[in-house]
Amino acid sequence: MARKKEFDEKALLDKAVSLFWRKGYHATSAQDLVDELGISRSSLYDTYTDKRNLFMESLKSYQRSNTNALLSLAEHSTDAGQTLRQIFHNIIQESAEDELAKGCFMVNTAVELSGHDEGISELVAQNNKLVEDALAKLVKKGQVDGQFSTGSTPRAFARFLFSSISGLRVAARSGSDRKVLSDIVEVTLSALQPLPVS
Amino acid sequence: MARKKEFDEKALLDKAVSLFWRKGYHATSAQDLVDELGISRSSLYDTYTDKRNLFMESLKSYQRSNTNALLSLAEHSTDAGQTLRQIFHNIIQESAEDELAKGCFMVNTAVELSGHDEGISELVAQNNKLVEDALAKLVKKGQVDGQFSTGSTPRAFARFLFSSISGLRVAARSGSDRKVLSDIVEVTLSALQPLPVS
DNA sequence: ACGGATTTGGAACGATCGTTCCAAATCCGT
DNA sequence: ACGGATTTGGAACGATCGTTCCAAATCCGT
Repeated sequence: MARKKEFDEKALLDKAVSLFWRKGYHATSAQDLVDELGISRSSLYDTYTDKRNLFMESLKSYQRSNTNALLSLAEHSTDAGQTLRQIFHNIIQESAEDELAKGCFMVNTAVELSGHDEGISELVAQNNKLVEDALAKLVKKGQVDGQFSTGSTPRAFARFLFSSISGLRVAARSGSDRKVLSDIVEVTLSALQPLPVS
Repeated sequence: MARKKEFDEKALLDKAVSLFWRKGYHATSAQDLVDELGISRSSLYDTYTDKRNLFMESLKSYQRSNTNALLSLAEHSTDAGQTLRQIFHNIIQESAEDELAKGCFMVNTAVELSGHDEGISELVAQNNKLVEDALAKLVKKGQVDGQFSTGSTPRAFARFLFSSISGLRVAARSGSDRKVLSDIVEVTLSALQPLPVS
């Protein structure tokens, strides 16, 4: 019994994600959001409460599309080595295709806001734990199959892999080209190779 | 023939480094700087021109103390393996001691400002090249000595190591404890281990 | 001890920040 | 077709942004 919203909330959230992802939290102003989303201030605040809340919703949306894709890949893996290669390949692909060099929204946010905003830190920490746990499971599977080295624990390898992904994404954000990224990935993956049996 | 400055420019720059390092560029206001440095606005602007220039000077100062230490370690290395271990040990030590979890000023800046500020991007890129080249030299030395694997080129290993350092520093900034960091380092270093001869 | 040069503290600048407010526009159910 | 509910655009809020300005304070060379 009233006027309908003239915009699609999901499409708007995508635009907000893109903006925050590229510019970060502090460098994105309410005016930037109004310009990019194409709605008025009042609609923006009526729909998303305030800038910080919109940022959190954006981060959650990013997590839904990106992290969940990775988790699902790991979950349904039949070949741990191939899955791991796939994960890194996807990152390289995404980074190389992104001419804005946005890097990873989670990594960018961790660097910008970790320790400064508790709620956001928590969201990042929870995301990191999900990813690291999935990687640890994947490593364990690969070790059992004899595809991966048993020279470190699954947890240690997972921490290493997670950190590698962060490093890769920082490199992508600073504009490294595909060759640089793939060099990094090749050496990273070699660290999990089992020693040849004699 | 005039009044003397009542402050020590170097000590002030150190304070500016600490503030920008912790909070980043955008989240640090001129008021924050006035409060932290303990001088008046006019002295601040008279000495450092403006906020962006002070940021650049801070970043250069950080480079002088941190990057140069690493370069010098690599330059005077007699044992590549031991030097590499030392480099990573230093990072862990610095990160574990820093209860503010500031991470690395260069990495933080790369993530916050890469692609948004040309001058600063250049400074970061130049810094990265210095470090990567030094790492490549170190890797080559280690390969010649038979300490490191020859499974990848020195350049590829250097890119990997540089990216590892970034990842490590992102982890440190998000508050990872010493054990996590040392797990990452152990696996990272194992990637350069030569295959055992049969 | 005095004068010229410089630094100092703090008020003030216009611009922009994130957010609120409200009248006008619009829509849906009757 | 009309009324109540909601959304809309845009003006306006106080607060803070980075920066400039200037009179008062200070210092050094003479």
